[in-house]
Order: sequence, then C-alpha cells, then structure tokens
Amino acid sequence: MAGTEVEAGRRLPRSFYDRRPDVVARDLLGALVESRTDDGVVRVRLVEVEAYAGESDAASHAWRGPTPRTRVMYGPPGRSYVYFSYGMHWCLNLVCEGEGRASAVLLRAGEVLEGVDAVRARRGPRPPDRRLASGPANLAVALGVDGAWDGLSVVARGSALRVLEGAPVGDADVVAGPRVGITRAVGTPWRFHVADNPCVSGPRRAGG
DNA sequence: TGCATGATGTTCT
DNA sequence: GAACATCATGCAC
Repeated sequence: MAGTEVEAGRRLPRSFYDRRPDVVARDLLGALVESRTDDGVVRVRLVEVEAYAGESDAASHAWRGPTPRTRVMYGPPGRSYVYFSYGMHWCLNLVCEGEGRASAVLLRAGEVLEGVDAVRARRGPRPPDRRLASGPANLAVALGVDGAWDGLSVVARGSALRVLEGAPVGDADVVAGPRVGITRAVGTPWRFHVADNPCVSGPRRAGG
C-alpha cells in the first residue's frame, strides 16, 4: 500500500550489483535512491525498473560494442550510467556485473518519500504527487541527476547518489513484462514493476 | 481514457 | 541522415 512507512536501511553493497541485470533489477524494487544536492536530500522508493544485458541484448546501447557514451557500462558494477535521450531528457541507470560486461538497470519510476519540496522546485507545480518521479526522465529530474552524474559510484561512502535497502517487495507484488520504448528484443520480459502502484509509468499489466 | 504528435539534439551508420 | 531506453499536450470518443 502507498504511504507505508519505510525505514532507510543500509547502503546496498557493490556485490549486490555484481549479478545478472534482470536479477538486480527485480531486487531493486522497493530499494531507496537518495540524492544530495544544493536543494537538499531527495529520497525515492523504486517501483519500476528495466534490465539491459549489454552486447548480447539488441535493445541495449552497448549492443554494437563499446562507444564513448557506453564506456561506463563496461566498468565496475555499482556506478551510474546517465545518458541523454531524445534531445531533451536525462535517464539514470545502475551498472551491473563485472568489468567487460556492459549490463545495467534503467531506473524508470519511483515514489518520492522525502524532499518533495526540492522535487517540486525542479518539476513545477503541475504534476500530481504520484507523477513526480514517474518515468525515467522524470525520475532523473526529481533526483537532480543530469550528465554530470555519469560514472558516479553509488556504493562509495559519502557519494551524492546512494541506494539504500528498503522493505523487500514479494514475488506476488512483482509484475514482469516487455520493456518500454524499444524496437528490438521486444520479447524479453525485463521490465519489472510493483503491482497496482500509482507511481508506475506506462502499461501496468504484463501481457499488454 | 487513449492515441497521435511535436519538441529537440546526441550518437552512430 | 536516421534512429532514438521520452514527455506533455491536444483532440477524438
């Protein structure tokens, strides 16, 4: 249920990210992403994510091999990969698996638990609360993340961007389905979201 | 409630 | 030069 009080757990360790991206993605549901900027602390509970496997995944930016843009994805796990989308939007990923494997998890939507004022300052007065961090570009804005945050460690002490353990989401509350906004590898069900959560962007059912 | 569309610029062919 | 891991708006129903 929305409004559940979630205690902030400890930072997720680097080993958490050193696994297959689909496993990391599913386990990130319910985790808390925290950013610190001049505007203050913003904390968001993840409710929607997508996994991208790298060179074996035709929908991944790294499908055709390393490029300057995708360099961070080939590095160690537990770092941010931030890219510029459609000439307007920034999107935030977390790098998975060991060096040489370009897998990552796209953070698509969350529920703002703390720092609503800071988020409103960035998003404006129009969106209702449930939409403040709904959609990958909106989530990035809510957290104050842009290209300058690319390659940042989320597992280092004192980082401006951290991921904290949250209340786990049980399998009964996880919906898996096709990823959003892609044209290749559309059959891979690597989008995961919390069932019946109003902050989820896009389709809310698995099959379609 | 749901779909079509314009805004806008980087990346890679 | 085409494609693109998006969003908000406007209009039809």
